[in-house]
Amino acid sequence: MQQIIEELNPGQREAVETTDGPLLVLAGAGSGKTKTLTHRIAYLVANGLAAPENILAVTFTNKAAGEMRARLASILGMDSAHRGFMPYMGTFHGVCVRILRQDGPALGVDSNFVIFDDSDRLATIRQILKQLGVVDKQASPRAILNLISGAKNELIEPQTYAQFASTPVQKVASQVYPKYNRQLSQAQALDFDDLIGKTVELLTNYPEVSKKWRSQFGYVMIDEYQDTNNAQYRLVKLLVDKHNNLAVVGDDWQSIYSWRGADFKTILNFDNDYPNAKVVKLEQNYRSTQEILDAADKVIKNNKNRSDKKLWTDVKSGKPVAIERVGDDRGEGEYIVSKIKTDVASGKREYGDFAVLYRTNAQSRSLEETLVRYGIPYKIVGGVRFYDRKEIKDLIAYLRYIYQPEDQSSFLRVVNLPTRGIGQKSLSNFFEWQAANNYSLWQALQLVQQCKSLTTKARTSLNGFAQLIKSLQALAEESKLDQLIEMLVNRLNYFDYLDDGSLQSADRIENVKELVSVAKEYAELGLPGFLEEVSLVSDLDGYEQSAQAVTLMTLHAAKGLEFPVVMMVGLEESVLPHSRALYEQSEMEEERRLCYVGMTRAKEELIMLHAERRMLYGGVQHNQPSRFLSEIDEDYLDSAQTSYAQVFEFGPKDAVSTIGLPELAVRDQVEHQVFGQGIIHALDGEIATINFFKAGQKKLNIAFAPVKKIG
DNA sequence: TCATTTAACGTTTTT
DNA sequence: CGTTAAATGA
Repeated sequence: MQQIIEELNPGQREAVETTDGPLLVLAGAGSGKTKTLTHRIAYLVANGLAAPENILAVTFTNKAAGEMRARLASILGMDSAHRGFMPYMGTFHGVCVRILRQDGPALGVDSNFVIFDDSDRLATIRQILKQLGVVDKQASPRAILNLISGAKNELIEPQTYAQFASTPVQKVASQVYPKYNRQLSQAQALDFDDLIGKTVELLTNYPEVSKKWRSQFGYVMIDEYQDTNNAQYRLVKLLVDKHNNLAVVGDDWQSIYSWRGADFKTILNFDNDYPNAKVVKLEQNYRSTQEILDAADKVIKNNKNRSDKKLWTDVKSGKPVAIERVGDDRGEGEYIVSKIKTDVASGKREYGDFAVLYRTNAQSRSLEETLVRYGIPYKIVGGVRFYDRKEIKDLIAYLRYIYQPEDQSSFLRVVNLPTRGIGQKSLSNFFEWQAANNYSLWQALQLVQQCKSLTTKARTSLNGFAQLIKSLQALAEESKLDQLIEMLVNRLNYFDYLDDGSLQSADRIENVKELVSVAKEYAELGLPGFLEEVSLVSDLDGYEQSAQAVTLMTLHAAKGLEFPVVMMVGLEESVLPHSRALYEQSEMEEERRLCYVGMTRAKEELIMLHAERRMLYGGVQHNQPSRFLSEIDEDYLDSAQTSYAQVFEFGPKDAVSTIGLPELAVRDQVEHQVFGQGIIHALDGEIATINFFKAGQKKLNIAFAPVKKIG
């Protein structure tokens, strides 16, 4: 037990020894955040202050939870596979699933609910938009989804949302929102946001249920608290009400998910929120050299909205941070290749020591090409997840439908796959008949023989499909998960369906085989457990650093990781910071935090690259070097570089004054002689992208176009 | 009903 | 430029 405390620095130790009451740990990058949290749990358990099962530790990824579990097991000398002796460690969503499976029925949530992912949600929204006859280009399903998701993150109900929907898109979203919820509940489905929202609802309205969970989780810890959104914040409040044994750990400087509803002010307000909270700052950094820390510090200090911290380190000083200018995006790749080749050849480094970080996934392509050309092994984190591949999603949809035959989204996905001759026409006839008779989807399907409005062929096909599902349901009851999937694949002749002779089809077949072997591993979870795992797992969860390959990923994905050498590419205005953030103070500050996160991933060497030109969207762009570079090095201003500071300066109204052009800014309302009124969506020099209320989106040259600002 | 062509679009995406 | 979703034709 003594060891648990001994290895800690004074701040970490204080955090660990503060066991009761609210505790805020403001933990800078690389300050041993996870270590502190794990040791705190170990301390609670080893001192007999809490039984493991009375501790709840919430992380943001399954991977983080897994790491914590492993570390805790090693401190306590236990087997990490033995989950029974472990505190509950998982994500917010994982905890909520557990609570809802048990107590959801009180709210009318079927305990066999399925979880809708983004593509299910989009499909649902598309369907509703079609029903509503919305053709407006403004109302893209993605935009609607973001609005609905935003509302759910704020725990705003459809009725309330409708009241303050003001823009045209919001109006559409307010029409979609209630219908969307109805569709989900018909399908016995919850989306990611519902998992949190329904749990909040449950704990708010059912005192006996919340009492039960509160006494279950007598000690609660939340990691990455800066990334909690409003719904999650409410959930935490409900879980710790009365005992207030809550420890939160986070760093507002690393808050990079505000676009998902996260609000780092929650962490800054913690001590107001929970009176008598103890606040501990962890400022000693164990990761990076002083040079890297200093550079990162210079960048982040330009943010106005932030807490005050000063990171320091004992690590001996190293190389200065390098800022490199290259010709174009290809040049970035070539610089990286030569750096890696040199260091690896000299025996100084191995491939796994390097990470290449970028702002957008699209940037990975040209880097990959260059790495392939020079034979540098690499792996990419992110992009298309295993479970997002079509062939896998299709099979998962089958499994889901077997599990929950009211899930219309899965039904639509698989009913004609492989082709059974059930097309749009037959389906809409079927649905009409279903609605007319007030049958649920699964009832209707079983009674489909009675449906007169279908052709004989369609009727037989649908009935065949129903029989197939029925027999697989029986199989699911009595057999192992992997046997079920194998049987499914057989019954569908799935390999034949996938094998179209193309090169990719071999990959697809491989993927399906991979799924079967994954299913073997999860066999003891059963079908429901497996489906849960699949919908709550992320690409990052499978990521392991290996010595044999360079890692490529987005800055977002890099959070929480560290590498001896970090190379950040695309340090240019409108790449990092991203063009969409140039005109908004708060978004700019988030870009800066993103830059900060990237920089603080580096242990020994940090190289920041920018290109004079780059190919983007099929055209060549000339971007100024990122403002973040000049924040690191004031002297880092050359030739054309003096101008951007003026052009992008934040004026009183974030106005962009470009000489000789009308004064316009993103989000300004404008009027056009022909197209009528609209809002500026984006500005790129003289080219403005304007969303007109009636005429839709247009790209206009504001130097010539008859547009003027209104309002 | 499916395969091919055309048009639109373009940030990040822990769950 | 490359991808993906809608639209069209066989």
